[in-house]
Amino acid sequence: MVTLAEVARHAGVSASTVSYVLSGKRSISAATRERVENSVRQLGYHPNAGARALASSKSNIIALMVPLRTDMYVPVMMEIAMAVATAARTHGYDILLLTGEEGAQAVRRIEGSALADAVIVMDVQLDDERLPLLRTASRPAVLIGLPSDTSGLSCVDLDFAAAGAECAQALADLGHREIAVIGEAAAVYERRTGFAERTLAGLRERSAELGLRLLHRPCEGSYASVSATLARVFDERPGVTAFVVQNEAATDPLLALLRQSGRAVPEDVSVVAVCPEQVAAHASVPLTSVAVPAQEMGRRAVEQVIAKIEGRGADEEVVLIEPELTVRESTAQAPAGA
Amino acid sequence: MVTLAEVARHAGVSASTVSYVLSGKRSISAATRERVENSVRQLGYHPNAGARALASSKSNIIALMVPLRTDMYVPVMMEIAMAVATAARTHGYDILLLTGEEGAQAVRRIEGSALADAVIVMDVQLDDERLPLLRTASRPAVLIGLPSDTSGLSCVDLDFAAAGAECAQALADLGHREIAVIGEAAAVYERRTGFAERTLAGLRERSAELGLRLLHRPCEGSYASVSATLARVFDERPGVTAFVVQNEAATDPLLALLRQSGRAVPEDVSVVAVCPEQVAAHASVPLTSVAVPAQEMGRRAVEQVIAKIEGRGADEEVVLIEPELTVRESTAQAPAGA
DNA sequence: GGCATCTGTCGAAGCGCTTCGACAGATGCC
DNA sequence: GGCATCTGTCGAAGCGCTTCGACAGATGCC
Repeated sequence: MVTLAEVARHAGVSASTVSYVLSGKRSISAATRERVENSVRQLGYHPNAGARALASSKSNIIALMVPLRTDMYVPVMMEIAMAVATAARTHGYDILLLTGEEGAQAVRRIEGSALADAVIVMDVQLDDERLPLLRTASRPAVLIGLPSDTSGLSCVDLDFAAAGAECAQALADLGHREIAVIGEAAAVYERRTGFAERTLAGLRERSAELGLRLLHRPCEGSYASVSATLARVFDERPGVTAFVVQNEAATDPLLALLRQSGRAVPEDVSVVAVCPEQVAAHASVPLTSVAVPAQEMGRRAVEQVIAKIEGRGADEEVVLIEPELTVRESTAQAPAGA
Repeated sequence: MVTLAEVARHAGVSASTVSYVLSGKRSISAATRERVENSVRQLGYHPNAGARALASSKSNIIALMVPLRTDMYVPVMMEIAMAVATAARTHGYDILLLTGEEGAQAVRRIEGSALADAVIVMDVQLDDERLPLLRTASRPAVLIGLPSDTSGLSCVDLDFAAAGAECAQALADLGHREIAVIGEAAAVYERRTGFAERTLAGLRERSAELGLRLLHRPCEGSYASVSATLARVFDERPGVTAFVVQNEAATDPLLALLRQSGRAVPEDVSVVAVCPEQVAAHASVPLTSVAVPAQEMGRRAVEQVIAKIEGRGADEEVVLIEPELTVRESTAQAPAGA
């Protein structure tokens, strides 16, 4: 492996000069800089990460805690994780992948060993066990998700409450009066996952304001579960003319089952989903939806956490991304008979 | 941050003794060991990762290159990645997440900076541009996937050729003579992704042996794409009584469309898929399938790469996991009329 | 034109570990 | 009982960087 000392010798300068060329922390004459940069290129030099971290107390690594759950529909999570990794690289950072398995323990380990300069936490519960630790941690942390109490924390999330409200509003605007919500798996609520509860709260609030009848049922992504939920819904509320789908895994089964039961979408029943663009656009009936902007969430989280690492940015900052509802083919005016 | 020197002082021993207690590389008396371990616990000591890496030339980090593609169905990839991360932790390693975006560049960077002790590469193409670099790299590499030329490489993969053969065999055993393969997206073949081609090769070979008529069509995961593919298949081969699905995203649309077109599964048409257990088990008709053992693949790759890091294990080792076909409800005897 | 300030570069110290050689004291052997 | 070997511990060097203070030489100012 090529070392900084070898680069220095090759360029005929001192080691510190090479270091300053690389970091830009002191001004260096153009001639010297060029000579050094040439040597770096010629020798194929890469600074040793360990040595750099030790000397500067900065690892240029951001830890990312991803959930290790099977009941969470993974594509959004994966998309966010990839967006985080990509954004981090553009700022010269690498991503250390922590599975949720270690839990709070991992935060302590990362902090103690100085492995990472900061932590980004996904899949945050309203009352997450990791919050106290993150509040007092010596390293910056940013949550992707919104807990109940955000004091002393930085968060990035879609404004799911507003998303829920938008769904209710859009359906009300089309004349729908009875709406059913195909929720997330029961386990997701039991864990008190923020986005699920907030979407629901937004739906309920706006529905109340608009005088809509709302029925909410948790539902897993499997065909069988959607089928059972659907039967129950129509049994309890035969007048339902619209669905809001929270669980993105349920969209395909729902559309298939509606078709099977002789209900046309959107003529007989409207469907609105909260899900990634791709899922909405590629459904058997392209879905009117509020997008979960995975890319933007990942990018914003990285920007925020780097601002904190660099000492810019507030200690406490909540970024709520405005939801955007895109009308596709799954919604229409409520049927006249309803 | 607590340092090793502070632990040493607290325990009344030298720094090197603390180091040897931690690493176990020299024998230490029980009494001293206990005293040191106590101090470590009391002070909440975590070794500084950078210092350790610098002194020992070992980072205890494994880099994982995951694909950054949108045409690959992600759940398997995510499951493998998580399995890798979990397995790595049980061996005391962390995972550095590299997106495919950087490509071969990333391998060079990791190697030069000594950021990771080894690399695990996912989404390998038959003729992958990263292979030459991986062959000559000074650090161990393990591929999850199988390129055409495995010389000088270590690989872990499902034996997709055998998986394809098993699918053909199972359908032949049930009396099916005409089979259609719903393939991966065309782009997947264009990239010459190993698993897609090998599955197909296995299917073709065994079909030829058994005298089956085989029709293969690439297909994207969207409803529209499956619909078009299906129409074409029945147009070109009206006698088809069985499907093999390679693209796991296509399973749900396929089942829905068959149902819609009045074909009962498995009475009129049998369906076999190559996909993760979960997808097969939760489909609207539980699918007879060959599982993609994501967990095992991740675990084996980690074990292999760690063996190499520790100097055990061969330079070149190809682990092909035996496929297992599980019969569920989507297959039956070929209809008599066919 | 002389003194203060800038600019560019260097050398040395230090970051927190691991590891090597040394060695005191205990143990084993004939 | 004396010498060789083991066992357990220590101190020092070194891993490859960053960063601080120093300082020579160039530049600016009245």
